[in-house]
Formats: sequence, structure tokens, C-alpha cells
Amino acid sequence: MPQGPADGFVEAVLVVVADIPPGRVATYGDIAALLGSRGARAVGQVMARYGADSPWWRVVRAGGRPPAGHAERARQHYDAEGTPLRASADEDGYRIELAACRWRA
DNA sequence: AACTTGACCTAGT
DNA sequence: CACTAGGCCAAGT
Repeated sequence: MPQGPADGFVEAVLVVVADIPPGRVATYGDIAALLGSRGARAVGQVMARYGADSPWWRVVRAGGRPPAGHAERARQHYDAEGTPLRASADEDGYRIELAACRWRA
């Protein structure tokens, strides 16, 4: 059976997230693109609702910023996985070096 | 069916 | 790189 636009969307997202290797990250937009969709926001919704048991910290925003409202928690994981970070002056306090650790399928 | 919400993106300035 | 405005997508705890 073919895949509908919303059929298994949640699982598809979780599968891709689970595929991201430690120490690397992917943007919401990248994940959406891998699913053949441009719904970066929809991906965020999935993570917010179902990503609790997934390596959600490996999913970041296009600007290299951590998931909104989770910078502090995510930072602990990045530190443990050796994800390259960069000091920043905003609320997050740091920014992820996408150029160095952006994952691609 | 229409409207709202949200762990977003891109292009222009 | 920062900020703004407009856009796109899926779900409805």
C-alpha cells in the first residue's frame, strides 16, 4: 500500500531521528525533506508530542540552535556525545556547529 | 470544512 | 549573523 501524506508520519519521523548517529544532528527541515515533505513545523510537533523516548536532542533548528525551550537539557547530551558547539550570547548560551556535525542520509 | 497551534524555514533587508 | 514578514505542514491531549 502506498504511503499517504499523513500515513505513518509520526513513525516515519521517529525512524529518521533514530537513524541519526551520536555526535551528529539533523535539522527539522532535513527530516521533513527526507520524508518528502516540507513540514518542518509538523516534525517539531511530532517531537513535542512523541519524541520523549527518542534522541530528540539530535534534531535542531536550521540556524544551529537547539530545540526551543530545551537548550539546557540538550546541552548535556551534546557534551556527552562530543557534538561540536559554539558559545553564543543568546538565551541558549550556545549554538551547534552544523557545518561540522550535520547528518545526511 | 474551517480555524488554531506549534521543539520551523526561507528570502529579503 | 540578526531581525522581519510570509509561508508550509500535520494534528486537534
